[in-house]
Amino acid sequence: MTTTELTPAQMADRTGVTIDTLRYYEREGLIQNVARAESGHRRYSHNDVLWVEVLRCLRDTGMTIDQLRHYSELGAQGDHTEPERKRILLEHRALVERQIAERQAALELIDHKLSYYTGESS
Amino acid sequence: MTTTELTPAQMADRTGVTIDTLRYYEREGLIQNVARAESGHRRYSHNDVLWVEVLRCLRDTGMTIDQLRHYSELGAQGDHTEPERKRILLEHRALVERQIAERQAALELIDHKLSYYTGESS
DNA sequence: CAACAACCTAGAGTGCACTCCAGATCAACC
DNA sequence: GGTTGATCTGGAGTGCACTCTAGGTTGTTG
Repeated sequence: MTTTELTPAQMADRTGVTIDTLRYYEREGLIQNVARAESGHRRYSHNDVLWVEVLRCLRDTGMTIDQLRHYSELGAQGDHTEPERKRILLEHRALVERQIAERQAALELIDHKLSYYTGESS
Repeated sequence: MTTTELTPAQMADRTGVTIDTLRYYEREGLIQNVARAESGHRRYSHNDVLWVEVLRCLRDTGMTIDQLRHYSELGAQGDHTEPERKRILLEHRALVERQIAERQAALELIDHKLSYYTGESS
């Protein structure tokens, strides 16, 4: 097998996404056109690795499967969908900024509560 | 009704948490010793408001209901649980820091992808 | 005091994102 | 060539955090 083709197990290893989840993402349209060996077994490319990393980045910051499907389908539809994809990324960017602000406020509240405790923690 | 006692609807209004969720939290042991009117209807105190704000802060940053129940029960058990509560807050604080770092990395990836798009967004 | 809103409890239902299962096929090694 | 491990498909199951329902009680307002 060439270095640029990964089996499902290798792909799971590289991306940290389980085989079941990779199949689920494919079924849901988040990963498209995955290559197959003659046997019918999946063969993931380097681009697939990069794409799954993007998916996980967006997913881990709160983008839903529905939204990821939409974004993925736009990518498959060609260059004319770029403005819409840009819009989606900008909107998600704003969400992530809000999440950071929310978490910074949470840190302040936690620190405030911690300031009431003496230093005798284990 | 005095200013320091809130009906369920008023409590939902103040905290942004629905009445159903307030009841759910109480059932799960996240909110304890909620006062009742003679009718049996709940009456929330100012402390309850503050506590629910803490719950939501922790919940919104990824603490599970199980963990929140544990933390709440410790609070009800008295001062000797302070070290454990401090430990929980410190651990959660570390989680929130990781979430912020993860999201800052996400912003970089998003910005990197955005840099490939021209400025013609709607 | 009638009507309508707010509240009560116990328990069932929902939506999301996975995660697992059964039964079959394919690949690799002794 | 037989066993063992990886992969395949379609579909069922899981866990979490709510969210809603049914059937009844309480409170308020004209």
